[in-house]
Amino acid sequence: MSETFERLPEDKQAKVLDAAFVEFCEKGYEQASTNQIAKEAGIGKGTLFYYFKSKQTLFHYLVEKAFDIAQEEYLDKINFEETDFFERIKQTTELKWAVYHIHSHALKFLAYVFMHADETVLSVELNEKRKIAEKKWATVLTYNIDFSKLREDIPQETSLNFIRWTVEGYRQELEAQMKQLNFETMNNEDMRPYFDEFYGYLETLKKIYYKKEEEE
Amino acid sequence: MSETFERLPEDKQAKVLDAAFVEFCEKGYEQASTNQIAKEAGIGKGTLFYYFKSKQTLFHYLVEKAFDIAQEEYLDKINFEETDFFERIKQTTELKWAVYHIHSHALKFLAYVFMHADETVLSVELNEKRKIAEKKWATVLTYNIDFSKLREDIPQETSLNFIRWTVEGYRQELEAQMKQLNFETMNNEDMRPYFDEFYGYLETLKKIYYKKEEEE
DNA sequence: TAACTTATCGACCAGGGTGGTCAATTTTAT
DNA sequence: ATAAAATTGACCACCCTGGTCGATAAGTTA
Repeated sequence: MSETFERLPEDKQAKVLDAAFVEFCEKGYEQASTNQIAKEAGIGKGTLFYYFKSKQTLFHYLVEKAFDIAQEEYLDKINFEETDFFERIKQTTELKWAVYHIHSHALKFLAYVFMHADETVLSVELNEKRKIAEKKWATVLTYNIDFSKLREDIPQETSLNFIRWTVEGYRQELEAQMKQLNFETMNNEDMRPYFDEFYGYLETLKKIYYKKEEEE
Repeated sequence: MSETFERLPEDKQAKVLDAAFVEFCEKGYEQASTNQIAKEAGIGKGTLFYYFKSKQTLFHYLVEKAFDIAQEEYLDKINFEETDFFERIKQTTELKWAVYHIHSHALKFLAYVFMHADETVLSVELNEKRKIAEKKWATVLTYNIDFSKLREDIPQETSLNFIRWTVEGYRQELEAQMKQLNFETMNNEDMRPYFDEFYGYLETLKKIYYKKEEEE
Protein backbone atom coordinates (compact mmCIF):
# COMPACT_ATOMS: atom_id res chain seq x y z
CA MET A 1 0.00 0.00 0.00
CA SER A 2 1.18 3.49 -0.93
CA GLU A 3 4.31 2.03 -2.51
CA THR A 4 4.52 4.95 -4.90
CA PHE A 5 4.40 7.43 -2.06
CA GLU A 6 7.13 5.67 -0.11
CA ARG A 7 9.42 5.72 -3.15
CA LEU A 8 9.35 9.54 -2.98
CA PRO A 9 12.30 11.52 -1.64
CA GLU A 10 11.88 11.92 2.09
CA ASP A 11 11.51 15.68 2.14
CA LYS A 12 8.62 15.51 -0.29
CA GLN A 13 7.01 12.78 1.79
CA ALA A 14 7.42 14.91 4.87
CA LYS A 15 5.80 17.89 3.17
CA VAL A 16 2.69 15.88 2.32
CA LEU A 17 2.51 14.20 5.72
CA ASP A 18 2.93 17.48 7.59
CA ALA A 19 0.25 19.16 5.52
CA ALA A 20 -2.11 16.29 6.30
CA PHE A 21 -1.18 16.17 10.00
CA VAL A 22 -1.95 19.84 10.37
CA GLU A 23 -5.20 19.76 8.43
CA PHE A 24 -6.63 16.79 10.34
CA CYS A 25 -5.57 18.30 13.67
CA GLU A 26 -7.16 21.65 12.99
CA LYS A 27 -10.41 20.51 11.41
CA GLY A 28 -10.96 16.93 12.54
CA TYR A 29 -11.49 13.99 10.19
CA GLU A 30 -14.83 14.97 8.67
CA GLN A 31 -14.12 18.66 8.16
CA ALA A 32 -10.56 18.18 6.93
CA SER A 33 -10.19 19.02 3.24
CA THR A 34 -8.15 16.91 0.84
CA ASN A 35 -8.02 19.93 -1.45
CA GLN A 36 -6.37 21.95 1.30
CA ILE A 37 -3.90 19.16 2.04
CA ALA A 38 -2.86 18.89 -1.60
CA LYS A 39 -2.50 22.64 -1.94
CA GLU A 40 -0.46 22.97 1.25
CA ALA A 41 1.71 20.03 0.24
CA GLY A 42 2.33 21.65 -3.15
CA ILE A 43 1.01 18.73 -5.20
CA GLY A 44 -2.02 18.28 -7.44
CA LYS A 45 -5.16 16.83 -5.99
CA GLY A 46 -4.99 13.92 -8.43
CA THR A 47 -1.53 13.09 -7.17
CA LEU A 48 -2.72 12.92 -3.59
CA PHE A 49 -5.34 10.37 -4.58
CA TYR A 50 -2.75 8.57 -6.64
CA TYR A 51 -0.64 8.12 -3.49
CA PHE A 52 -3.57 7.29 -1.20
CA LYS A 53 -6.67 5.85 -2.73
CA SER A 54 -9.03 7.64 -0.37
CA LYS A 55 -9.26 10.11 2.50
CA GLN A 56 -9.59 7.21 4.94
CA THR A 57 -6.54 5.43 3.58
CA LEU A 58 -4.54 8.61 4.04
CA PHE A 59 -5.82 9.03 7.58
CA HIS A 60 -4.93 5.48 8.54
CA TYR A 61 -1.49 5.89 7.03
CA LEU A 62 -1.01 9.02 9.15
CA VAL A 63 -2.02 7.25 12.32
CA GLU A 64 0.40 4.43 11.60
CA LYS A 65 3.18 6.88 10.81
CA ALA A 66 2.59 8.91 13.97
CA PHE A 67 2.61 5.78 16.11
CA ASP A 68 5.87 4.67 14.53
CA ILE A 69 7.51 8.02 15.17
CA ALA A 70 6.42 8.05 18.82
CA GLN A 71 7.62 4.48 19.24
CA GLU A 72 10.98 4.79 17.52
CA GLU A 73 11.93 8.31 18.45
CA TYR A 74 10.58 8.38 21.99
CA LEU A 75 9.59 5.13 23.68
CA ASP A 76 12.46 3.05 22.29
CA LYS A 77 14.99 5.63 23.40
CA ILE A 78 13.99 5.78 27.04
CA ASN A 79 16.58 4.31 29.36
CA PHE A 80 14.51 2.08 31.59
CA GLU A 81 17.60 1.08 33.59
CA GLU A 82 17.52 4.46 35.31
CA THR A 83 15.67 3.95 38.58
CA ASP A 84 15.64 7.50 39.93
CA PHE A 85 12.26 9.10 39.44
CA PHE A 86 13.50 12.59 38.74
CA GLU A 87 16.20 11.37 36.40
CA ARG A 88 13.50 9.53 34.47
CA ILE A 89 11.41 12.68 34.30
CA LYS A 90 14.40 14.68 33.15
CA GLN A 91 15.26 12.15 30.45
CA THR A 92 11.76 11.70 29.12
CA THR A 93 11.12 15.43 29.10
CA GLU A 94 14.31 16.15 27.19
CA LEU A 95 13.46 13.37 24.80
CA LYS A 96 9.97 14.75 24.32
CA TRP A 97 11.32 18.21 23.56
CA ALA A 98 13.76 16.81 21.03
CA VAL A 99 11.13 14.76 19.21
CA TYR A 100 8.67 17.62 19.37
CA HIS A 101 11.16 19.95 17.78
CA ILE A 102 11.42 17.75 14.69
CA HIS A 103 8.02 16.04 14.54
CA SER A 104 5.72 18.56 16.18
CA HIS A 105 2.94 18.08 13.63
CA ALA A 106 3.01 14.30 13.96
CA LEU A 107 2.92 14.48 17.75
CA LYS A 108 0.08 16.98 17.79
CA PHE A 109 -1.78 14.68 15.44
CA LEU A 110 -1.12 11.75 17.75
CA ALA A 111 -2.50 13.73 20.66
CA TYR A 112 -5.57 14.48 18.58
CA VAL A 113 -6.10 10.78 17.82
CA PHE A 114 -5.84 9.85 21.48
CA MET A 115 -8.15 12.65 22.55
CA HIS A 116 -10.79 11.88 19.95
CA ALA A 117 -10.33 8.12 20.06
CA ASP A 118 -14.05 7.59 20.59
CA GLU A 119 -15.18 9.53 17.52
CA THR A 120 -12.40 8.70 15.07
CA VAL A 121 -13.11 5.48 13.24
CA LEU A 122 -9.99 3.36 13.21
CA SER A 123 -9.50 -0.12 11.84
CA VAL A 124 -9.49 -2.90 14.40
CA GLU A 125 -5.75 -3.42 14.14
CA LEU A 126 -5.02 0.30 14.52
CA ASN A 127 -7.25 0.41 17.57
CA GLU A 128 -5.30 -2.49 19.05
CA LYS A 129 -2.08 -0.63 18.36
CA ARG A 130 -3.54 2.44 20.02
CA LYS A 131 -4.47 0.56 23.17
CA ILE A 132 -1.05 -1.05 23.45
CA ALA A 133 0.66 2.30 22.97
CA GLU A 134 -1.62 3.84 25.59
CA LYS A 135 -0.53 1.24 28.12
CA LYS A 136 3.13 1.65 27.29
CA TRP A 137 2.92 5.43 27.72
CA ALA A 138 1.38 4.97 31.13
CA THR A 139 4.42 3.06 32.41
CA VAL A 140 6.97 5.62 31.24
CA LEU A 141 7.16 7.26 34.65
CA THR A 142 6.66 4.14 36.77
CA TYR A 143 8.44 1.11 35.26
CA ASN A 144 11.54 0.10 37.23
CA ILE A 145 11.48 3.25 39.36
CA ASP A 146 12.81 3.22 42.91
CA PHE A 147 10.06 4.82 44.92
CA SER A 148 11.69 4.19 48.29
CA LYS A 149 13.35 7.59 48.20
CA LEU A 150 10.01 9.39 48.40
CA ARG A 151 9.01 10.92 51.73
CA GLU A 152 6.79 8.65 53.78
CA ASP A 153 4.39 11.11 55.41
CA ILE A 154 2.55 11.50 52.09
CA PRO A 155 0.98 8.58 50.25
CA GLN A 156 3.29 7.51 47.44
CA GLU A 157 0.60 7.83 44.80
CA THR A 158 -0.20 11.34 45.92
CA SER A 159 3.44 12.39 45.62
CA LEU A 160 3.62 10.83 42.19
CA ASN A 161 0.52 12.64 41.02
CA PHE A 162 1.64 15.96 42.46
CA ILE A 163 5.00 15.75 40.76
CA ARG A 164 3.47 14.69 37.46
CA TRP A 165 0.92 17.50 37.59
CA THR A 166 3.54 20.09 38.46
CA VAL A 167 5.85 19.11 35.62
CA GLU A 168 2.96 18.90 33.18
CA GLY A 169 1.66 22.29 34.30
CA TYR A 170 5.06 23.84 33.70
CA ARG A 171 5.21 22.19 30.29
CA GLN A 172 1.81 23.58 29.32
CA GLU A 173 2.68 27.08 30.44
CA LEU A 174 5.91 26.88 28.46
CA GLU A 175 4.05 25.68 25.41
CA ALA A 176 1.65 28.60 25.64
CA GLN A 177 4.60 30.99 25.81
CA MET A 178 6.34 29.26 22.91
CA LYS A 179 3.25 29.67 20.77
CA GLN A 180 3.85 33.43 20.82
CA LEU A 181 7.46 33.13 19.64
CA ASN A 182 8.21 30.97 16.62
CA PHE A 183 9.23 27.77 18.31
CA GLU A 184 10.13 25.91 15.13
CA THR A 185 13.11 28.09 14.34
CA MET A 186 14.63 28.14 17.83
CA ASN A 187 18.01 26.51 18.19
CA ASN A 188 19.39 24.73 21.24
CA GLU A 189 21.08 27.87 22.52
CA ASP A 190 17.77 29.76 22.61
CA MET A 191 16.30 26.94 24.66
CA ARG A 192 19.05 27.01 27.28
CA PRO A 193 17.34 29.33 29.79
CA TYR A 194 14.19 27.23 29.68
CA PHE A 195 16.14 24.02 30.23
CA ASP A 196 17.92 25.60 33.18
CA GLU A 197 14.66 26.79 34.68
CA PHE A 198 13.28 23.28 34.28
CA TYR A 199 16.29 21.69 35.98
CA GLY A 200 15.93 24.16 38.82
CA TYR A 201 12.30 23.17 39.24
CA LEU A 202 13.28 19.49 39.27
CA GLU A 203 15.77 20.14 42.10
CA THR A 204 13.10 21.94 44.06
CA LEU A 205 10.68 19.07 43.54
CA LYS A 206 13.36 16.68 44.76
CA LYS A 207 13.79 18.77 47.87
CA ILE A 208 10.04 18.66 48.45
CA TYR A 209 9.18 15.06 47.72
CA TYR A 210 12.31 13.08 48.62
CA LYS A 211 13.11 12.15 52.22
CA LYS A 212 15.29 14.67 54.01
CA GLU A 213 18.88 13.50 53.95
CA GLU A 214 19.30 13.48 57.70
CA GLU A 215 16.36 11.11 57.91
CA GLU A 216 17.91 8.52 55.61
CA MET B 1 -30.02 44.96 19.72
CA SER B 2 -31.69 41.53 19.76
CA GLU B 3 -34.62 42.99 21.71
CA THR B 4 -36.91 40.33 20.32
CA PHE B 5 -34.62 37.58 21.47
CA GLU B 6 -34.33 38.98 24.96
CA ARG B 7 -38.10 39.12 25.31
CA LEU B 8 -38.18 35.32 24.94
CA PRO B 9 -38.76 33.06 27.96
CA GLU B 10 -35.41 32.29 29.53
CA ASP B 11 -35.42 28.56 28.87
CA LYS B 12 -35.90 29.14 25.15
CA GLN B 13 -33.12 31.72 25.16
CA ALA B 14 -30.89 29.26 26.93
CA LYS B 15 -31.61 26.56 24.37
CA VAL B 16 -30.55 28.80 21.51
CA LEU B 17 -27.49 30.10 23.30
CA ASP B 18 -26.34 26.63 24.32
CA ALA B 19 -26.76 25.31 20.79
CA ALA B 20 -24.66 28.21 19.51
CA PHE B 21 -22.03 27.89 22.27
CA VAL B 22 -21.55 24.23 21.44
CA GLU B 23 -21.43 24.68 17.69
CA PHE B 24 -18.86 27.50 17.80
CA CYS B 25 -16.73 25.59 20.31
CA GLU B 26 -16.65 22.43 18.27
CA LYS B 27 -16.14 23.88 14.81
CA GLY B 28 -14.69 27.34 15.31
CA TYR B 29 -16.18 30.53 13.91
CA GLU B 30 -15.74 29.91 10.19
CA GLN B 31 -16.78 26.26 10.14
CA ALA B 32 -19.70 26.68 12.52
CA SER B 33 -23.05 26.22 10.80
CA THR B 34 -26.03 28.47 11.46
CA ASN B 35 -28.24 25.69 10.05
CA GLN B 36 -26.92 23.32 12.70
CA ILE B 37 -27.44 25.89 15.46
CA ALA B 38 -31.05 26.51 14.44
CA LYS B 39 -31.77 22.80 14.19
CA GLU B 40 -30.19 22.03 17.56
CA ALA B 41 -32.05 24.94 19.16
CA GLY B 42 -35.31 23.66 17.73
CA ILE B 43 -36.14 26.85 15.82
CA GLY B 44 -36.39 27.67 12.14
CA LYS B 45 -33.40 29.12 10.40
CA GLY B 46 -35.34 32.25 9.55
CA THR B 47 -36.08 32.78 13.22
CA LEU B 48 -32.41 32.64 14.12
CA PHE B 49 -31.69 35.42 11.63
CA TYR B 50 -34.72 37.30 12.92
CA TYR B 51 -33.15 37.27 16.39
CA PHE B 52 -29.61 38.01 15.22
CA LYS B 53 -29.15 39.76 11.94
CA SER B 54 -26.01 37.84 11.01
CA LYS B 55 -23.62 35.10 12.10
CA GLN B 56 -21.22 37.74 13.38
CA THR B 57 -23.88 39.51 15.42
CA LEU B 58 -24.77 36.19 17.02
CA PHE B 59 -21.12 35.48 17.79
CA HIS B 60 -20.57 38.85 19.39
CA TYR B 61 -23.71 38.41 21.45
CA LEU B 62 -22.37 35.06 22.65
CA VAL B 63 -19.06 36.54 23.67
CA GLU B 64 -20.78 39.29 25.62
CA LYS B 65 -23.10 36.81 27.30
CA ALA B 66 -20.26 34.47 28.27
CA PHE B 67 -18.27 37.35 29.73
CA ASP B 68 -21.26 38.46 31.75
CA ILE B 69 -21.83 34.98 33.14
CA ALA B 70 -18.19 34.63 34.15
CA GLN B 71 -18.25 38.05 35.74
CA GLU B 72 -21.51 37.76 37.64
CA GLU B 73 -21.48 34.09 38.55
CA TYR B 74 -17.80 33.73 39.29
CA LEU B 75 -15.63 36.82 39.69
CA ASP B 76 -18.21 38.88 41.56
CA LYS B 77 -18.80 36.09 44.04
CA ILE B 78 -15.22 35.59 45.13
CA ASN B 79 -14.60 36.65 48.69
CA PHE B 80 -11.45 38.74 48.37
CA GLU B 81 -11.39 39.37 52.14
CA GLU B 82 -10.12 35.84 52.64
CA THR B 83 -6.32 36.06 52.88
CA ASP B 84 -5.42 32.39 53.22
CA PHE B 85 -4.11 31.04 49.94
CA PHE B 86 -5.58 27.58 50.27
CA GLU B 87 -8.93 28.90 51.41
CA ARG B 88 -8.97 31.08 48.31
CA ILE B 89 -8.17 28.09 46.13
CA LYS B 90 -10.89 26.07 47.81
CA GLN B 91 -13.46 28.80 47.37
CA THR B 92 -12.66 29.59 43.76
CA THR B 93 -12.57 25.92 42.84
CA GLU B 94 -15.94 25.23 44.43
CA LEU B 95 -17.31 28.31 42.71
CA LYS B 96 -15.91 27.19 39.40
CA TRP B 97 -17.49 23.77 39.78
CA ALA B 98 -20.85 25.30 40.62
CA VAL B 99 -20.83 27.65 37.65
CA TYR B 100 -19.55 24.94 35.39
CA HIS B 101 -22.39 22.67 36.39
CA ILE B 102 -24.98 25.18 35.21
CA HIS B 103 -23.16 27.05 32.44
CA SER B 104 -20.70 24.48 31.11
CA HIS B 105 -21.31 25.38 27.47
CA ALA B 106 -20.85 29.09 28.09
CA LEU B 107 -17.62 28.51 30.00
CA LYS B 108 -16.22 26.17 27.38
CA PHE B 109 -17.04 28.81 24.80
CA LEU B 110 -15.28 31.43 26.87
CA ALA B 111 -12.22 29.22 27.08
CA TYR B 112 -12.37 28.86 23.30
CA VAL B 113 -12.48 32.64 22.83
CA PHE B 114 -9.47 33.16 25.09
CA MET B 115 -7.50 30.39 23.43
CA HIS B 116 -8.20 31.58 19.91
CA ALA B 117 -8.12 35.28 20.74
CA ASP B 118 -5.65 35.93 17.93
CA GLU B 119 -7.74 34.41 15.16
CA THR B 120 -11.24 35.35 16.28
CA VAL B 121 -12.20 38.77 15.02
CA LEU B 122 -13.77 40.71 17.85
CA SER B 123 -14.97 44.27 17.88
CA VAL B 124 -12.64 46.77 19.53
CA GLU B 125 -14.84 47.10 22.59
CA LEU B 126 -15.14 43.34 23.02
CA ASN B 127 -11.40 43.03 22.76
CA GLU B 128 -11.03 45.66 25.48
CA LYS B 129 -13.44 43.72 27.63
CA ARG B 130 -11.45 40.55 26.98
CA LYS B 131 -8.20 42.15 28.06
CA ILE B 132 -9.70 43.53 31.25
CA ALA B 133 -11.24 40.17 32.10
CA GLU B 134 -7.90 38.48 31.41
CA LYS B 135 -6.20 40.75 33.95
CA LYS B 136 -8.89 40.24 36.55
CA TRP B 137 -8.66 36.45 36.21
CA ALA B 138 -4.94 36.62 36.79
CA THR B 139 -5.38 38.21 40.22
CA VAL B 140 -7.90 35.67 41.49
CA LEU B 141 -5.23 33.67 43.30
CA THR B 142 -3.00 36.54 44.33
CA TYR B 143 -5.04 39.63 45.33
CA ASN B 144 -4.99 40.25 49.10
CA ILE B 145 -3.38 36.89 49.87
CA ASP B 146 -1.13 36.48 52.89
CA PHE B 147 1.95 34.81 51.50
CA SER B 148 3.92 34.97 54.71
CA LYS B 149 2.75 31.52 55.70
CA LEU B 150 4.60 29.90 52.82
CA ARG B 151 7.85 28.07 53.58
CA GLU B 152 10.91 30.23 53.05
CA ASP B 153 13.41 27.76 51.64
CA ILE B 154 11.60 27.82 48.29
CA PRO B 155 11.07 31.01 46.28
CA GLN B 156 7.54 32.25 46.83
CA GLU B 157 6.75 32.38 43.15
CA THR B 158 7.89 28.81 42.70
CA SER B 159 5.64 27.59 45.49
CA LEU B 160 2.74 29.49 43.97
CA ASN B 161 3.32 28.01 40.55
CA PHE B 162 3.74 24.49 41.90
CA ILE B 163 0.50 24.68 43.84
CA ARG B 164 -1.38 26.17 40.93
CA TRP B 165 -0.07 23.54 38.54
CA THR B 166 -0.89 20.71 40.94
CA VAL B 167 -4.47 21.85 41.48
CA GLU B 168 -4.95 22.47 37.78
CA GLY B 169 -3.51 19.06 36.93
CA TYR B 170 -5.93 17.40 39.31
CA ARG B 171 -8.79 19.37 37.79
CA GLN B 172 -7.86 18.32 34.27
CA GLU B 173 -7.60 14.66 35.23
CA LEU B 174 -11.00 14.89 36.91
CA GLU B 175 -12.48 16.52 33.85
CA ALA B 176 -11.18 13.72 31.65
CA GLN B 177 -12.78 11.18 33.97
CA MET B 178 -16.04 13.11 34.07
CA LYS B 179 -16.20 13.09 30.29
CA GLN B 180 -16.73 9.33 30.44
CA LEU B 181 -19.64 9.57 32.86
CA ASN B 182 -22.45 11.98 32.11
CA PHE B 183 -21.37 14.92 34.19
CA GLU B 184 -24.42 17.06 33.44
CA THR B 185 -26.83 14.84 35.32
CA MET B 186 -24.70 14.34 38.44
CA ASN B 187 -26.14 15.72 41.65
CA ASN B 188 -24.20 17.10 44.60
CA GLU B 189 -24.21 13.75 46.39
CA ASP B 190 -22.47 12.05 43.47
CA MET B 191 -19.79 14.71 43.62
CA ARG B 192 -19.10 14.21 47.33
CA PRO B 193 -16.20 11.71 46.98
CA TYR B 194 -14.46 13.97 44.49
CA PHE B 195 -14.84 16.99 46.75
CA ASP B 196 -13.43 15.00 49.65
CA GLU B 197 -10.47 13.83 47.58
CA PHE B 198 -9.86 17.43 46.58
CA TYR B 199 -9.96 18.68 50.19
CA GLY B 200 -7.51 15.93 51.12
CA TYR B 201 -5.16 17.07 48.40
CA LEU B 202 -5.43 20.66 49.64
CA GLU B 203 -4.44 19.57 53.16
CA THR B 204 -1.45 17.72 51.75
CA LEU B 205 -0.42 20.76 49.75
CA LYS B 206 -0.69 22.86 52.89
CA LYS B 207 1.58 20.42 54.70
CA ILE B 208 4.07 20.68 51.87
CA TYR B 209 4.14 24.39 51.15
CA TYR B 210 3.35 26.09 54.46
CA LYS B 211 5.98 26.58 57.12
CA LYS B 212 6.19 23.74 59.62
CA GLU B 213 4.27 24.72 62.75
CA GLU B 214 7.20 24.24 65.11
CA GLU B 215 9.11 26.75 63.00
CA GLU B 216 6.52 29.47 63.39
C1' DT C 1 14.78 7.21 -31.44
C1' DA C 2 10.66 4.79 -30.33
C1' DA C 3 7.93 2.36 -27.32
C1' DC C 4 6.29 1.77 -22.96
C1' DT C 5 5.73 2.56 -18.06
C1' DT C 6 5.13 5.57 -14.29
C1' DA C 7 4.02 9.97 -12.26
C1' DT C 8 1.55 14.31 -12.17
C1' DC C 9 -1.91 17.30 -12.98
C1' DG C 10 -6.29 20.07 -12.76
C1' DA C 11 -10.80 20.41 -15.04
C1' DC C 12 -14.81 18.14 -14.05
C1' DC C 13 -18.57 15.54 -11.60
C1' DA C 14 -22.74 15.09 -8.74
C1' DG C 15 -23.99 16.07 -4.28
C1' DG C 16 -24.39 18.75 -0.37
C1' DG C 17 -23.75 22.64 2.67
C1' DT C 18 -23.13 27.91 3.05
C1' DG C 19 -25.06 32.53 5.09
C1' DG C 20 -28.82 34.99 4.22
C1' DT C 21 -33.66 36.42 2.24
C1' DC C 22 -38.52 36.66 1.98
C1' DA C 23 -43.38 35.78 1.01
C1' DA C 24 -46.55 33.23 3.45
C1' DT C 25 -48.39 31.80 7.67
C1' DT C 26 -49.38 31.58 12.61
C1' DT C 27 -49.56 33.77 17.10
C1' DT C 28 -50.41 37.59 19.95
C1' DA C 29 -52.26 42.12 21.30
C1' DT C 30 -55.61 45.51 20.68
C1' DA D 1 -61.88 42.06 13.33
C1' DT D 2 -57.69 44.19 12.61
C1' DA D 3 -53.15 45.25 12.99
C1' DA D 4 -48.66 44.00 14.58
C1' DA D 5 -45.20 40.78 15.83
C1' DA D 6 -43.17 36.34 15.51
C1' DT D 7 -42.05 32.13 13.00
C1' DT D 8 -41.22 29.28 9.27
C1' DG D 9 -38.80 26.60 5.50
C1' DA D 10 -38.32 26.80 0.61
C1' DC D 11 -35.23 29.17 -2.05
C1' DC D 12 -31.01 31.80 -3.73
C1' DA D 13 -26.41 32.00 -5.69
C1' DC D 14 -22.30 30.35 -4.39
C1' DC D 15 -18.62 27.50 -2.67
C1' DC D 16 -16.49 23.29 -1.46
C1' DT D 17 -16.64 18.28 -1.06
C1' DG D 18 -14.22 13.43 -2.09
C1' DG D 19 -13.14 11.28 -6.00
C1' DT D 20 -12.41 10.35 -11.26
C1' DC D 21 -10.16 10.50 -15.53
C1' DG D 22 -8.18 11.75 -19.84
C1' DA D 23 -4.26 14.50 -21.03
C1' DT D 24 0.43 15.30 -20.42
C1' DA D 25 5.13 14.94 -18.72
C1' DA D 26 9.05 12.38 -17.02
C1' DG D 27 11.64 8.30 -16.73
C1' DT D 28 13.12 3.82 -18.36
C1' DT D 29 14.40 0.44 -21.52
C1' DA D 30 15.73 -1.33 -26.12
